[in-house]
Order: sequence, then C-alpha cells, then structure tokens
Amino acid sequence: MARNTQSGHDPGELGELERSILLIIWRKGTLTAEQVREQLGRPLKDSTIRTVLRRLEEKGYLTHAVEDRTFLYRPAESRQRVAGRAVKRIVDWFCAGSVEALLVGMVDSKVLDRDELKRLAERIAAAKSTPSGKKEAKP
Amino acid sequence: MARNTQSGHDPGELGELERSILLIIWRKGTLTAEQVREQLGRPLKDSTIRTVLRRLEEKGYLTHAVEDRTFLYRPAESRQRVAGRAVKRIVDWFCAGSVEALLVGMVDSKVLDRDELKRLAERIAAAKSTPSGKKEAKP
DNA sequence: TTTATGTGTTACAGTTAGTAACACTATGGC
DNA sequence: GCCATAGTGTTACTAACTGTAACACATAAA
Repeated sequence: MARNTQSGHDPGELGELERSILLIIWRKGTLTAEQVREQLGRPLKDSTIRTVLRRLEEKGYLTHAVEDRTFLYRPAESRQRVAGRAVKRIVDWFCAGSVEALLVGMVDSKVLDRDELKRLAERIAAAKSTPSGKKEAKP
Repeated sequence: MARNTQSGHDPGELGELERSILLIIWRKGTLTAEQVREQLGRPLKDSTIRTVLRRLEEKGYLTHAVEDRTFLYRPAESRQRVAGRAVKRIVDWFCAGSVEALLVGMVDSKVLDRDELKRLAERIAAAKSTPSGKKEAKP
C-alpha cells in the first residue's frame, strides 16, 4: 500500500503540473484545454493537458460545461476555500486541531508576524462581521 | 516523472504511517524504534518501523543520537514549526503569499470563526509581545 | 560460543503524477 | 456526400514515493 489514502480531496495531493494548471484556471476563470495549454509556459501535448484537467475534475477541483462541443473548465471551489481546507488538515494532523497552536507556529516560523496577525484579525473581523448583504459563496 | 519533486522538506509529503510515527515522537520526545513500535497500535515488524524512522530522518524531521548502541530518535523540529512551514507552502501556492487571503479562506471554509480569530490574535499578541524571558526554540 | 538485540541494506508491491499515443466522432468546407 | 480538422475518451508507460518486510552483519550479554 502507499500514498495517502485520504478520504476527501485536499491539496498536497496535487502535483506540480496539476497545481500550475489549477492556478491558471483560478486566475482566468474559465478555459478550454487549448487555452490552458497556451497559458502554461511548457510545451506539452494537449492530451497531457486534458488528462490533467480530467484528473483535477475527478478530484473535485474543477467542473466543466460543454459548449459547442468543447469543454469549458471552471474552478469547482475558490482558491481560498481550498487553501482553508488544506490548512485545516494540517491543523488536525500537526496541531491536534488547535488553530491557536497553528497560529503560534506560524508566528514562530516567521510565516506571520505577531502584530500583522493582530491587524489582519481585526480587519477580517471588521470586514465581514456585518453581513451587509455581502454575498458569500457557500459550502 | 512523478510525485512532488519538492526542494525542501515539508509535510503533505508524509504518508500515514510516517505521520503517525512522527506524532508519537513529538508527543513522547525521545524514543527508540522499539518504543515507537509499542506506541503504535498496529502490529508492524520492527524493520518497518526502523525504515520509516530512517526516512523521517532523511527528510529532516528527526535526528538521532546513539546511546549504548541504540538509536534514540528525537524531533528535529517542533510540531508547530513544521506546521507553520506547511501552511506557508499552502499560502504561497494558493494564496499568492497572502496570509490574509488564507485567513479569510479559513473563515470562509469554517475552519476558523471570525471572532475566534480575533480573540486568538489578541491572545497571541499579548502572550508573546513581551519577550519576558520566555525561552524559545530557535530556527 | 551461542544468543539476543539492534543496525544496515535491499527489495517488492501499490498508488499516483507526468506524459503521451491512438482511436473515435462530429462539423464545416468543397 | 467526402474529407480534414478539432476535440473527446481510452489506455498506457514510467518514475517516485510509501508501506512493509526479509536478511545479513555486529556486538554485548549469558
């Protein structure tokens, strides 16, 4: 046996190419395989691109709609949402579920500055604590 | 070609068993292969345990000292520090380096509650902004 | 010297990501 | 109606990584 065996999908399982492609789609919104290929710097056959796109869809990161006989791929979830879940996984694994421990760890490993954290927290709390109609992509 | 090809080490690359063992060592501090085996619930041969321990050391998560002809494994880094770096990787990949975006994502995906975030931030800021001798494991 | 106990080496199988060829199908131009 | 083109579906091969372990070697204890 080998490799993760994770139930749900979550990044970290993404390879380099998958990630690049996913990022491109997040950036552009909706793309065909061909367009993705153009965006990528690397010279890859389009069967390659399409295989990766299909896998990303299987893993739940993308969806597609068929328009005029062509697949239009779109993100199935926002970048940040995916990132949020990825972090949750880390928190569960390495911080016994304690977000606080994680934040402390981030401060420790200089990923985040103490003061910055405080500022951000305030900003975020302020920005959204008043659900002033601000629509929100839901689960 | 396949699998990550990451330069530095970072979790996410850890398999289930590796993670379990790493967690045990973080919990207990210093252990021999045998002790690790006892801690694990599963019935694994000790060559298995030792292989995994060696790999974890190669990856930089553990160190060992030889005492009386026996290997004593210890964490090379704290759990939280490793978690912090893992999160940084995610932030870089999926949030273009913006921790703020990540925090927002966490709030979005319900990993973290807005208010909780604020409380934690304050607590953390308060707890350590006065480096009152509180020793700290350094990089 | 034999026996434990612990280490080093080597290996094999399963999974996944990177990469791609090839076959099949509409669709538009001639 | 026939063919070339564009796009899809299927299938496959390889390398890397993890889980799992056997086996050989060394040394301390009995």
